[in-house]
Amino acid sequence: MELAAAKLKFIEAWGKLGSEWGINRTMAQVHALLLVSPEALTTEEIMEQLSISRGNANMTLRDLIGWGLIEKQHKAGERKEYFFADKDVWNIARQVAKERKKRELEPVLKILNELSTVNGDEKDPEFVTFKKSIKDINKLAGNVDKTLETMLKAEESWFWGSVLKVFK
Amino acid sequence: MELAAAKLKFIEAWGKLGSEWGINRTMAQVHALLLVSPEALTTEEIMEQLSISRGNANMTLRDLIGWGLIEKQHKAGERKEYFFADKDVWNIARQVAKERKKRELEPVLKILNELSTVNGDEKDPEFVTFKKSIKDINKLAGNVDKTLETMLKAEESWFWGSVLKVFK
DNA sequence: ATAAAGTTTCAATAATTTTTGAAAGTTTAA
DNA sequence: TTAAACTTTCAAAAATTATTGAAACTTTAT
Repeated sequence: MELAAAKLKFIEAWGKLGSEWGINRTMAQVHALLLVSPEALTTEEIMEQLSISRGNANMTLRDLIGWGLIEKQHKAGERKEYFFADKDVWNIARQVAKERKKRELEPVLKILNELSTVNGDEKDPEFVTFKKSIKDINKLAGNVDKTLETMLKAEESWFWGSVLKVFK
Repeated sequence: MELAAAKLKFIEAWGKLGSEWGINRTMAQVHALLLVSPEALTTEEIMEQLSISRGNANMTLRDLIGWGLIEKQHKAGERKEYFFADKDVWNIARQVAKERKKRELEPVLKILNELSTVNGDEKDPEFVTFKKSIKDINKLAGNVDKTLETMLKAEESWFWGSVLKVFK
């Protein structure tokens, strides 16, 4: 396979994966493009390579910066802004984990904790079932949270070394 | 908080979480409803409690069965079909992991492996960067895949015991 | 065979999400 | 201060995704 075709295929696959996981397809594609670009790119170049509008490119780039996945770069003597992606895949994974934990897991944990305080009749099967399910989900979510917490602090080699060693 | 209010809040929160993770909101809500219901419910009851149409209920229930999260139940002497959810949260987590691995991770791994075979000029930074990124992502995805594989086979207590012990 | 009870399908509609593009805003250099 | 270069905003349009509802279909009992 040729490089140009491979790049397109990667961008498409990354975009699809993103959309399946609740990440805007264009955002995933812009990230993919920057991931495989040795040099920082301008908004113009991104617009052109992905055939997207200026507005879309601008918003998407802002979002990616908000996720901590890309950064602006200013080249000496140039007006234009350049964008480049952190190429360290472990940093990327941690950054995504960190943001989704904060934006999605934590709010749900908060609600689950509130829901744990519900009171009712211990003889009512509706009540008993509700409480049990909430308790179990809460416990699982807590374990996921703790694991992510560890992942955020860990070095890649240490993390996978430990996890995979346990599982051999 | 009262049970009725708590149930609504749980269904809403579960629906939101689902939609953030690429799962149809209604599907997550129906699942939530069945999770906290001690008895199996009919399509009618689900339609009514969630204010959704018959068609939507039917499709959603079919999807949930496809995901292995709920089952049909037939009560003796009754024509109606009843639906109930597996209440074991670890089974649920494994089932979701299993399906998403199959539907999303595996296709991406296949593409990444194809993309690893790309050939080009080792002096071309475009080529070198592409190859490196693909290789790194491939490795990470492989580790995720192996960990999920282990999770699918594991008992809950063993899995979290091992993972959290490593991280203490 | 018929009809009642229940289930499934799917084209049309609605809701949501994403994208556009042009206008407004900002920065820099002369 | 002006104007060119560039960036940002956001209302409107487009695209996508989810939902409805009525007709078709299936099953069961009589």
